[in-house]
Amino acid sequence: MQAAEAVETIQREMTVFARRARASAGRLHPELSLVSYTLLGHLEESGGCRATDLAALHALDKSTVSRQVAALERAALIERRVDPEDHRVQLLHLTDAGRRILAQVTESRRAAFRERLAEWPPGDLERFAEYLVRYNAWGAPPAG
Amino acid sequence: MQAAEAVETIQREMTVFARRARASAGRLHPELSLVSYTLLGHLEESGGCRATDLAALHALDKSTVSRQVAALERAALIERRVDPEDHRVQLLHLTDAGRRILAQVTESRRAAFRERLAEWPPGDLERFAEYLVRYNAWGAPPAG
DNA sequence: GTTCTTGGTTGCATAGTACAACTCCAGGAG
DNA sequence: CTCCTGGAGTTGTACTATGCAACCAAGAAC
Repeated sequence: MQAAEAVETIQREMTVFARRARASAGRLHPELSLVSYTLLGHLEESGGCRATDLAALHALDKSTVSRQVAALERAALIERRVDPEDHRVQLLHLTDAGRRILAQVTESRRAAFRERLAEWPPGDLERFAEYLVRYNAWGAPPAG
Repeated sequence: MQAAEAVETIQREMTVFARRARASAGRLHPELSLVSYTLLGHLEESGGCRATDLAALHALDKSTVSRQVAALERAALIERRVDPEDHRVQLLHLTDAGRRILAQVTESRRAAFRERLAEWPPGDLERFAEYLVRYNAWGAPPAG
């Protein structure tokens, strides 16, 4: 395979993947859309942050994040705490229920990936992971 | 990197990619959404097919395809020809304009991918392409 | 204090999607 | 032939996700 052809293939396969991901988003875990999942995931990692941070990180409009956050709060998966240092700011935190649901969905997704990748030789898995990281890192804010 | 860790990484990076693709879909090419693009692409490859085939192929409801097709026809990118053998059937074909737009968008996407992958060693490109094909082939209908 | 900036919410519009009910037509049963 | 069945598409309805613009509230700058 030539390098130019490889680029074509990568483009085509990434498109296929994006289309499938879009189509199946929300069907796997009706409780937690892909966006909600990543929002919760970031709250878990960061230990709480502002809605504006989430919007910037995910390239979403703040209104969209506001509504997602409202939905997650209604579902009691997160809670808002007004920042004592700046009363405009709401610091978002996972609730115990949120942590639990996030862990469930993560585990379910993990199982699906494990099954899908079960036949892969370890060396291929490692290289594939490395390539994806490199691919996604392109144009990303450093350490963002 | 251990294999288990590699699976985690693949999962996380695929999620990142899916989220970004979703966010940026339609912003790059306002004229042609990701779904429309793949529909046109399939018409190009297949040389014309039925709306039902497109729906099955992309796991979309036939009503969704019907509206997408209507929009593409309004934009004069495709045309419908009633099948002379079965008057229920509409065979969809690209118009010259459709072929032109599809080629433009493809070229634009190709340029973006080329730029993004410009620094990659050829061997890595080929392996990455191969891995993506293998990944997407999982659970796909044979030769579908 | 007045003005500017920032975090967040809400009103409005749009795209994409699914489900269900419908029409149209082809093909077989009688 | 007529009637039924089934497949291809369309349309009505609803819902979700999203963005933009306008707004409100609270600090910050002057």
